[in-house]
Amino acid sequence: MNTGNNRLKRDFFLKNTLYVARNLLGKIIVRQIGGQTLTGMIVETEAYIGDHDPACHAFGKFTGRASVLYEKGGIVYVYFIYGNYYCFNLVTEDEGRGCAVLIRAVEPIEGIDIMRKLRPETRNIYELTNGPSKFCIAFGIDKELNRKDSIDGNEIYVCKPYQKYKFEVSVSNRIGLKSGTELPYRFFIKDNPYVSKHKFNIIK
DNA sequence: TATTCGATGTGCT
DNA sequence: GCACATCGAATAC
Repeated sequence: MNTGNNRLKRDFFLKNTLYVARNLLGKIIVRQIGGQTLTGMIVETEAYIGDHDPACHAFGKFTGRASVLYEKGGIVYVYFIYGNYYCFNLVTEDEGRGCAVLIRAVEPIEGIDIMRKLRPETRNIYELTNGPSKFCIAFGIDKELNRKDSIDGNEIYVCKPYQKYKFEVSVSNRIGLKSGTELPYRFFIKDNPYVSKHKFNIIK
């Protein structure tokens, strides 16, 4: 798939975090690894908003791994969690804001055989990338990508799809966290089978 | 079908 | 120490 001309530009990621989270749905994420290309459509995201979001790693502190969150929109933030797993985020808004969007699930498009090799335990196609760490494993994402630029770099970036297709956006509160649980910051494509949790406190 | 639980590294307190 | 934006296996029903 030649998606180079359609790559999302910096200004997209400089917009409001909730806007970016919602509008990343249906976009194509491209991963170049070992001369191979993996692509998938983003079907599920979560917003993390530095200033007033207790669940955000940047909330109330300016140190350590969270420093990447204060980069400008479009920068990649990968963090390691629970001793085993990575999660992939794209920084949003202007430099110094501490906001990002977590990619929670994608629908595999290209390079599915490679994704299966990276996650051989996967039983069926729907479970290949339907979770933030499942997606990272299947796409070969680790801390090497932390702080990379998705606008200039080639390892990973996001494109507009050639063919737009219609879908409805569902909203819920976010999954797996202990604070900020009431905030409706999770967005996903309604009825898409690659979403991680289909019936999680749907608000809209 | 729903709930619990172990594995595991990093950065906080 | 302990919490953590998780996953998958094991257990309880």
